[in-house]
Amino acid sequence: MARLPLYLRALTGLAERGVATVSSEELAASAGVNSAKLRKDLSYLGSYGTRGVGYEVDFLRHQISREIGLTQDWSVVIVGIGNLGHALANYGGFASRGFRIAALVDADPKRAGEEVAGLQVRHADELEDLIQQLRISIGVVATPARAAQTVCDRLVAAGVTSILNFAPAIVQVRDGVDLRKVDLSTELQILAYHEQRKNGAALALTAEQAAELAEAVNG
Amino acid sequence: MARLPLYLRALTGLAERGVATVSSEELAASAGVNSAKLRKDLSYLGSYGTRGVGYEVDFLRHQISREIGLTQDWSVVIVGIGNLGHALANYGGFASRGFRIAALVDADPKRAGEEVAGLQVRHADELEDLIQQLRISIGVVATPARAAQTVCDRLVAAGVTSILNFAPAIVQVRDGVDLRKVDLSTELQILAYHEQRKNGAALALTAEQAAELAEAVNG
DNA sequence: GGACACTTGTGAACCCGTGCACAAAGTTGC
DNA sequence: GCAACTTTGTGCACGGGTTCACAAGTGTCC
Repeated sequence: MARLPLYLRALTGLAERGVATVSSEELAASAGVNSAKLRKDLSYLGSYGTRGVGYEVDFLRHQISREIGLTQDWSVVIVGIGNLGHALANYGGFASRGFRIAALVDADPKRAGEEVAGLQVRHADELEDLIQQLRISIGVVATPARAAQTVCDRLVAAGVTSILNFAPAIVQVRDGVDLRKVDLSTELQILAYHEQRKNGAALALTAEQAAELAEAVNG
Repeated sequence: MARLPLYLRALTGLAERGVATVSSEELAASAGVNSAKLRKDLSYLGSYGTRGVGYEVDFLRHQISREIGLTQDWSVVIVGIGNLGHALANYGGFASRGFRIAALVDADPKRAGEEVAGLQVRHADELEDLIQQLRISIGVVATPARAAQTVCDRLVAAGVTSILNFAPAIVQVRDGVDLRKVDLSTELQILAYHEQRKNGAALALTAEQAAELAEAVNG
């Protein structure tokens, strides 16, 4: 269930504030969902609540962690150490949630050897070896679009069974491999779509107008 | 509709390969969706196809662009110029799709004045002024979680009506403001969840094992 | 010009996630 | 121990999105 991480984050916040038990109503509010939905989600894991009282924060945290697989460490390889790969490698949120950035790989030989986030960047040729030696099961693709399919194929062939794809490309993987996609431009385009509907493009600019304003403000 | 950018990307790929017309079946395949779904989506825009033939690639591209609002430029402010903000500012995919990074803002006075992606980083105090002067309607939040709500409130108060939030926090905005969220850790956690189900945690490691392997390979 | 092959556009069934509402269960106070 | 209150867990209905299947329209070939 895709909302479990959300609940976990809300619970962690409550735990830090010293809250011992929480009702579905309260927890739902801090996670931004409907309370009935939350109860239905939690009941799917088992009956971990107490009627008349609510849920014990620490206990529920542990149950969700176990369900998600957070009680184990997962090794991750990041392929493509451009701007985005860089940011991902340095992103602190991964390590604290059981994800270990085990390897960084780039196709550019000039990048190989460079140190990023305390790890040496390896050349793409070593990809398969690294996956096997480090027992990596999750791959993050931050390459240009044209390389994405090839990279995914190689990851899958080497044994990776979960891929998070940031490249703006449609990639196909065989059954049994999980593929999730995050497309930054698409997210903005969806916003722009709604924006246009809202105020009849009152805030949209021509390229010339935008450039002019930028000139005036930034000099 | 959230799939229009997807179709647009597929169409652009076809256009580059010199394809003039395409059937719903083919286009659906390259976008990774069902052909009936695609036809229904496109029929929502109007009857732009020809029975017995298919859709004219260039014409359809233009129609979708117009629908999404890509024929206009949108000014964007990025708040929080850490690793992620840096990567977003340098990400080439925005400019080519009608999004103009108009301003970069950070709360750290030491960052102000620094040049990132050809733009001077401004201090957070200037946020409201920049939004008005540059007529910014879209905000990207790449701050730490604890600052996210405050930043969003200020963006909305200054007139921003669409927000893309990368901070791992639940933020509330008033009605009429569009808010989309991208949570990198959550994406990985969902993958880990499925991963755990698949192979009974065969590939999961304890933190010790992972550290040991890392030592052997990188050390 | 007519038969045939192809493709769109859409009505209708279906599926799944969501939210309401309530019974079951537990707690508190007396 | 009993009544009143609180909260969970879930049956059920609703609605939006997805898919099937097919009629209607278009081009092609002879």
